Amino acid sequence: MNISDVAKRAGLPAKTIRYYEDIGLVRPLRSANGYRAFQESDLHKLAFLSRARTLGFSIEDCRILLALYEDPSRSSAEVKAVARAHLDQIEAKIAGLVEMRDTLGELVQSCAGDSRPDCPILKSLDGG
Amino acid sequence: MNISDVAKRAGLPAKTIRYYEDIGLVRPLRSANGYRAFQESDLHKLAFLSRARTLGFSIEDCRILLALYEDPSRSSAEVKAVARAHLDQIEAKIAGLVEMRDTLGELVQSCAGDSRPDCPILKSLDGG
DNA sequence: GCTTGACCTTCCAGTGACTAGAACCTTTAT
DNA sequence: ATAAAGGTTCTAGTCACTGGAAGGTCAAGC
Repeated sequence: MNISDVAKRAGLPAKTIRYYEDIGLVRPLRSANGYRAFQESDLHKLAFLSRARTLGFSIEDCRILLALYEDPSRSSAEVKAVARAHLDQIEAKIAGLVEMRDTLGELVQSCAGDSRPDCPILKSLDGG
Repeated sequence: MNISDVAKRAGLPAKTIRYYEDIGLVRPLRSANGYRAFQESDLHKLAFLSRARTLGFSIEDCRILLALYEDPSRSSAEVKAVARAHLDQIEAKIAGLVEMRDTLGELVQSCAGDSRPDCPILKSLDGG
């Protein structure tokens, strides 16, 4: 398989796949012409990565998850620890964003949005 | 005021304040010795920026908000438009994260987290 | 006057995870 | 023969800082 085939099937841009090779997440073989020659196993890995990234795992987490995936002697506890830590980060991020949304939502609500200059949003940013 | 005083009072690291000068958000005067000499108005601006950044506004949004803030002929509608657009982005981000959290939460829930290798998290990343 | 330490300065490089674009090579179809 | 559609590498840009190096300045204490 050439890169654009794998890209389609894994749901990743070709550029991203090249980048993943750069940082050592996949190591496709090369054809005589220098083109990357992807095996089914490479496709598999890339699809795995695509899903892990969709769940918001960092590249470094992905690296760990891939290693665990390929290690038959792993314990599910190791996997769960990585996932739980990431889940906690997501929760924290949501909490921060919700706070932003609530504050900003109130401000937007209270702003007339007309042609006059008076604005509670600016007033709030001004320190009051 | 020297930079560390403003830093304390505005609640921003000195490095960040220098960066804000670099990108033209503030233009403090200079003393004879080359030190930045901040006026009260600079402090005011920096505190404004600090609050806007806390609400998640991008630097470019901050630039716009600052300009509106300093323009007495602004309309509150202009401010509200910027804020509303940002609010929409926050909502979208929250929605994405909540989806991640729900999916990942279920996976973590369903993983035994023991010494055995079987793991629904990896199974899900593997493609189903 | 000298040293010490706490300031201040500039400049360069790195972060994360790509992404755009340039310059060039290979394959396939007409 | 040529043109389009693929492939390759490389550099640089994104965002908003942050760390660190190398060096200048200032105030206090001896």
